[in-house]
Amino acid sequence: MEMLLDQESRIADADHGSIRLWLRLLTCTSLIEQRLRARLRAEYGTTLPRFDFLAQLERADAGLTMGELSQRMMVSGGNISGIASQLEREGLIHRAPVPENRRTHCVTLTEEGRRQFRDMAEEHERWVIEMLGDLNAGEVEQLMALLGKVKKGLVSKREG
Amino acid sequence: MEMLLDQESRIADADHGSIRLWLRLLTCTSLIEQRLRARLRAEYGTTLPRFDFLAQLERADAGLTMGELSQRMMVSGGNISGIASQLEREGLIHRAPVPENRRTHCVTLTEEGRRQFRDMAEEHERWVIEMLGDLNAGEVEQLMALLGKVKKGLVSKREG
DNA sequence: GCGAAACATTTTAAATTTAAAATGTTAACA
DNA sequence: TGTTAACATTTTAAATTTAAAATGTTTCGC
Repeated sequence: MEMLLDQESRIADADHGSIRLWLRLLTCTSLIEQRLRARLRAEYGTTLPRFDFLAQLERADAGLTMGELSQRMMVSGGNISGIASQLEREGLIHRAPVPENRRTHCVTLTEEGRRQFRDMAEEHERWVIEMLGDLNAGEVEQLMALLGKVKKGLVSKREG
Repeated sequence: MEMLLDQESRIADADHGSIRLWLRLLTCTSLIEQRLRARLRAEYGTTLPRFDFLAQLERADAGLTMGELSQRMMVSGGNISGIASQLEREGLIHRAPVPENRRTHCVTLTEEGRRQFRDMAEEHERWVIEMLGDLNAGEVEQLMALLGKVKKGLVSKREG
């Protein structure tokens, strides 16, 4: 039974509970992210941001603008531009100007994009379910509620 | 009261609770990470990985090898190499060969590194405490326990 | 001892990420 | 109307990240 070292190994005795919680949150997220990244790469030759991009689009029947994708994926706009160029070149998405507002572009999934995404999404869901499989439904609910409170607090502090 | 959009906006009605939990975890971590990153940049002109690097060292009186830093920070070895070169150039850390094993290098904080880190760490702790301030001590404990279970499950599935 | 395998680190190349500047568009308002 | 400010996106440049190859070291079996 050997010790596992991770972000939390930097905790000092004097550290506040909030620091411990933050590092544990970071450790859990990093572990899951690394594994999803590795599997998407190994099984589908793609990356997490590309998958996330398609996932956001799949839920938006009317498509999304670049700015909406940037906000929802919580990354910078330039980042979205780059991923969109790739996916468009590969025929997985379509980028069209919007008549009413020539500043914005509307991004939608192509049929091929939707098909490829659905294939991956099914497996992706299984991976996540397996990774979180040690929690029962009640524990998942509790975590959702507590993290909901964390999120609400963060958002409320965003601007004044 | 306007809607906030984030990673969770990609959730579908049919999605499993685990997916919802994963996306909420990711949203919380991203929010905190972004803010810490922005503040470290604005107030100290440094980055999160540089801060994390120093934080790991501060807890290790005898110093750490590059490999240990890589494991604890949960990033690739090449990454550690690059950050170490910067910090060494700036005189915040010291990298010394280990007599017994010429493959390894032992990294320690310099006095200046320790001083600079302690300055930042004090503020960093305040930021985190404020960001998680909506939780009371009991809720922090609950979250720690539930995330502890998540982490344990993930680690147990690592190999085998 | 010898050679092969494992190990620790660095280097490399490609991809990703971000902040900031640049471009073009729309809105506000005097 | 005309000027200015705000907006949406793209581009740029610098920094970060990763996987994989390269380098040098140690270990282990024979």
